[in-house]
Amino acid sequence: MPKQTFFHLSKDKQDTLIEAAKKEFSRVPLHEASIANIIKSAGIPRGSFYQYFEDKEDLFYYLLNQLSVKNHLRFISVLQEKNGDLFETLITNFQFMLEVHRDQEHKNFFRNVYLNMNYKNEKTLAYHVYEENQKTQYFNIIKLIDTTKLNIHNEQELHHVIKIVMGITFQNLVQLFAKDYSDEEALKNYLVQIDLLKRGLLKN
Amino acid sequence: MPKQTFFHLSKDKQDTLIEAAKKEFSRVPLHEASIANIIKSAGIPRGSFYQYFEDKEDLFYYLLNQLSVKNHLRFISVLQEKNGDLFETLITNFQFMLEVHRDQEHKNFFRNVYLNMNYKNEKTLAYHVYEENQKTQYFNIIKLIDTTKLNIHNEQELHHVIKIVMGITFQNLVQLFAKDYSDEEALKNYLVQIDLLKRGLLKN
DNA sequence: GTTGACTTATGACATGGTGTCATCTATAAT
DNA sequence: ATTATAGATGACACCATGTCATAAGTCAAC
Repeated sequence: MPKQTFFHLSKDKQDTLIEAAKKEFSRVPLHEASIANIIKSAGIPRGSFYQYFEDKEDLFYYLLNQLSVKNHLRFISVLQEKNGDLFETLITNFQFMLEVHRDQEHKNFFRNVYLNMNYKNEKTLAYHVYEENQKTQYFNIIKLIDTTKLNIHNEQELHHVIKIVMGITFQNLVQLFAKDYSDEEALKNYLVQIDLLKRGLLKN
Repeated sequence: MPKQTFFHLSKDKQDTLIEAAKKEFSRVPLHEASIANIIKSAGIPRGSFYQYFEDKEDLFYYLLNQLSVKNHLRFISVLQEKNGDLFETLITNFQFMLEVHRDQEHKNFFRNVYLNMNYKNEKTLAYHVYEENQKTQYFNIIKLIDTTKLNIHNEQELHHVIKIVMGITFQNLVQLFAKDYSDEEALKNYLVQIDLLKRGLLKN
């Protein structure tokens, strides 16, 4: 998290900094991004940067977290609309993500995130969904899921189901960027995989 | 790939370098690793390093590829033993991986790989070979799978099935390191997820 | 309105990392 | 012996990070 000093800044200055960061992290992935570029773009001296943030990662994950909170809220709202149908929600959400990427800078930012999707990134993106440390958030979601349609026997298995579908969703987003799929191709692949998950991989 | 000059070195000197690299990449993940440490440990001057490799990444992916070739061969051999049963093969292979990690340096190396499992890492691990050979190797595996037990209608779907199970397998290996699971816990989780995949997530 | 305590701003700098290049050395070929 | 070709070497230019001494601002209390 940014240091307190950052939050004492005017909303304006905060936004300028966040914008500068987003610009740099859209240009190149985290490990190639340079603080020099961010401060030049934001027009602040180097020392100030370290008044506000621990380091580059601190700023990056603050930004990534902010963006995924939006996703999380949308996910919950779609889940409610769809009356707890997990699969419908996933698909609608996937389509939303494709739409959001119409903005080029946004798209480049997420390309850099997904093509360097390590554990910490995934955790930040999915934190509000299945990380157990945030019990309340987690229960907010599972309470909404209509489990009567799911082929599970206990809450433990529901947890695994969520891990599986989130994993496959991330994987498809990575493929979207890695293979440079069109929205249609990406959605088609996702639908096939979700369908396979629903009906099972084993012939019965 | 390393430059030709590297392959002109004596097997001994090659091994010394590879060992030094493995040591450094076991200590810290790729982006924190320093060439200075590798050359100090291998006892070669800085200039020589750049005679042999393009850069740090070049060496890292050469090493990672070497290690995953072993995995790949084992996977194929298990698949044959199990008469093409994909799920049995996955589970046996998962157990093998847990065993391999008994060696501490090996384990640390793979911890650093899996906790920073980006697209390029996964691609290197999953295909075990450089670009040119991918297709051949891939068909080698496909041919061995007994598809009569799988709930699929065409080769396209088989392709998706493989993506799904590989994705879930990687995800479980990441969790193993991230959550510091015991071998038993990790295996238990993996078995539950594979079982869910087999029988399908939707109640029928 | 002066003092003092605390917070914030600033940029020069120490440190450490990367990749290059001019130069030296070894080996092979004629 | 001479020349060409490949390999070895470490000093160096360049760039990035994080720190720190110092300056500047804020605010409450007297």
